[in-house]
Amino acid sequence: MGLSKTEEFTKTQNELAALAKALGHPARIAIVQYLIKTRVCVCGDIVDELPLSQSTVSQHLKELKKVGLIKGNIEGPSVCYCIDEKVWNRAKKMIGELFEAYQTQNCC
Amino acid sequence: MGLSKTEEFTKTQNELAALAKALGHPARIAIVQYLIKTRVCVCGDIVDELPLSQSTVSQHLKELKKVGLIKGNIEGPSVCYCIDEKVWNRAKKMIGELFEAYQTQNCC
DNA sequence: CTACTATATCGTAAAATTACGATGAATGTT
DNA sequence: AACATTCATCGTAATTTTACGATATAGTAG
Repeated sequence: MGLSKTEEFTKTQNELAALAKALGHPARIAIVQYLIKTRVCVCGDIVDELPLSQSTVSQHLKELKKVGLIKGNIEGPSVCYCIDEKVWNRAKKMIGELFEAYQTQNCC
Repeated sequence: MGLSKTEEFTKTQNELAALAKALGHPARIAIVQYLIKTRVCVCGDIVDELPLSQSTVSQHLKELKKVGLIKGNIEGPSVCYCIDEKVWNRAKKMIGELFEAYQTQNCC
């Protein structure tokens, strides 16, 4: 079916999954790494940096914007993208908590 | 195409993306949360816990096993799943570093 | 050995993802 | 006004994902 039954899971589970999913592609990892590294963040620079076409990069940017991890401000003819601090920190906290929750347990 | 051009990205980018992708579904978040919470970890219990069919749960377990986040040990007729500490900690470190790398920057 | 239980795998269908070129919209330049 | 630049969106194709029922496999019990 290809459709996840999101209604059946908790809000937290869905939010965590959405954030992880947004980062679940090497191009999108590359984009956030690039945005973190460079202070400047014009869309065209990202396109130059990635081995993908302009339209594909635009699509990946849209995915990241959808979950709020990045935001874009129009600056004349171009668009300045950057990490959205609030959402980034929220994701950091949520994902961090998920990983912290695990304590070594000698299971099977 | 639906095929990511993994060859074009760094090993780290691909590994991070694969880990994030594995966690990019609410059912798989629910599975790891459940494995963390309960000391016991029989597959059937996970199926009972989730609003999905046995075969679908098995598929999700396979995805998590593929990236190594969990491992399954055969115990008689059933299978005991649990977090793989090594991979879990590696993922925690890698994802943690990605999030730590960002420092507040007054961009656009 | 037969029957039962637990899990994986197969087959399949619907939907989503990834990717690209082409087109469109908005802004800036000449 | 005409044109170039920047980016988003549309149309489209291949592939992957999600999901389920049915079937296969392996172990346990009787």
